Amino acid sequence: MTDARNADHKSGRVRSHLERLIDDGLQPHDKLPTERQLADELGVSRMTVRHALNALEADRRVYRVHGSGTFVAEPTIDKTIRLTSFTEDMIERGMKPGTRVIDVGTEYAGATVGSKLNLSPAATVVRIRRVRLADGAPVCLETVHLDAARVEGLLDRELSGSLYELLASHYGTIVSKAEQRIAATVLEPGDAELLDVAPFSAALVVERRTTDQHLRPVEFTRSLYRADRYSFLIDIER
Amino acid sequence: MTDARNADHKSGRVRSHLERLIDDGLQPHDKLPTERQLADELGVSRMTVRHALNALEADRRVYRVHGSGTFVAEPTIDKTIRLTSFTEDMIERGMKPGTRVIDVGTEYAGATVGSKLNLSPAATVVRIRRVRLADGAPVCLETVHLDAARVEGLLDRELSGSLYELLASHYGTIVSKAEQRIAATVLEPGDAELLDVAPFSAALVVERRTTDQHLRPVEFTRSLYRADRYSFLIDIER
DNA sequence: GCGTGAAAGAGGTATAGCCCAATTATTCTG
DNA sequence: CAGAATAATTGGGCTATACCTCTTTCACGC
Repeated sequence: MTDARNADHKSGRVRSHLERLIDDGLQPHDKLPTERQLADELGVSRMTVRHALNALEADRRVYRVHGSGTFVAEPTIDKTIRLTSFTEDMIERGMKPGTRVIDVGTEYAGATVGSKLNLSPAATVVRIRRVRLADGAPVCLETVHLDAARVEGLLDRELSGSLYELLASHYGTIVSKAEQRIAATVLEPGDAELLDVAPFSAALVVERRTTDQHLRPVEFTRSLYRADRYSFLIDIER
Repeated sequence: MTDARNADHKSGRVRSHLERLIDDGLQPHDKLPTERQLADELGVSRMTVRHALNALEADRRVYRVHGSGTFVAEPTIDKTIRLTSFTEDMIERGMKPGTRVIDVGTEYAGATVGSKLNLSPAATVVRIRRVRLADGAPVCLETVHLDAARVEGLLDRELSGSLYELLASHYGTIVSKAEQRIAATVLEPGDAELLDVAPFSAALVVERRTTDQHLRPVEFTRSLYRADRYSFLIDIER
């Protein structure tokens, strides 16, 4: 997977090479070859090596000491929440997931969605609105936005299952990172009706921006979760 | 501060220039000058401009669209969730933290709190209710429960600062892990008044159970965050 | 009018080379 | 031999150029 992600460019291959070096036997705080040496050995320019090292440094795989060298970093500990789809999530909670598709279509990205997906505002996005069910009862109203160019024919497919599985099996897109913003709101009457609760009930607003294995944006989704049936659990360390 | 940090290098000055551009009148999603244009205007090479833009992109001040341009990003308010006290949290967000103590006292743990703190329901717990302020305005109403036996004399101390610092300095308790449950609710009139919002406004409910360095429970806290002034941002990997 | 396709314009990647700054190794000197 | 001066090494920064891919524009032909 790592190799697949890195295969496209020289800097990616340099990165893979360095990752292999680190994984095969190097200990934390061991010194890596110098930038000039790596450039020479791998037949690339030093800037390209630096590009790869910058990426590894950002991921805390290595650290640098000016004038001295580049070293293997200690493995980081964190790893917080897992990235799961609603489907997996519900199964894990012991409930039977379900879906009711409300409406689907294409529209212009606009400024907000465009910026989340790194698309121009004039680009076309697919919009899917679905009510997600647990044991038959509404839990969540989600509005998914996807780059239309990357999911051709998606709207002709069966959309009542896991979108992440669909993206993986038919478009080779593996979701691998996400940022979520969690806030609270009260439900508009229309949304409340879809969720089968009284108007102005409390709800969690979750905005999720997902990126794929190449770190390109995949989806931007805004979900409204019924507060009486859903809450987030987060473990925090250190 | 920003300018001081950037003054040393050309790319820093380019960055400062761009930050000034963004702050002076540019709106989110406005297009920035092209990389080549900036390089020309500022008399630096394009690579230097790209260095500056990479830094701004990493800080989410701008975003890029391949083939189209670089644009002003929407201001992001929140950082990733870490185990921080409210005090640290607010300072990090660039706001001045404050506290208004509502009431304090001791009571029986009861079933709910007792189970969270691994205490018998008949054990005595300290309860502290505080309104937390950011730049003088209410953000959060928190109710803290602590094992009374572990924090003797706490209620005689100054409670308007960071509780975590107090626990560390006077009781040798270092908070090191937490589980949080995040849900939504609408505010009861009494709570709404303390938070200075209309009754039945939306709020985030955060229940946090904190354990110390020996993994013994330290506190159980229920906090109500004003939905209009607070949201959580979470990064998820893999 | 209305696609269509080429050209122009944007960011993305890469090269080779220069000098600077911090560290480390070496040499010189008292 | 110890300490100081110096040289070599290493990462940090920047330039100028080249070519790629993707988007947007716009003139051309139907």
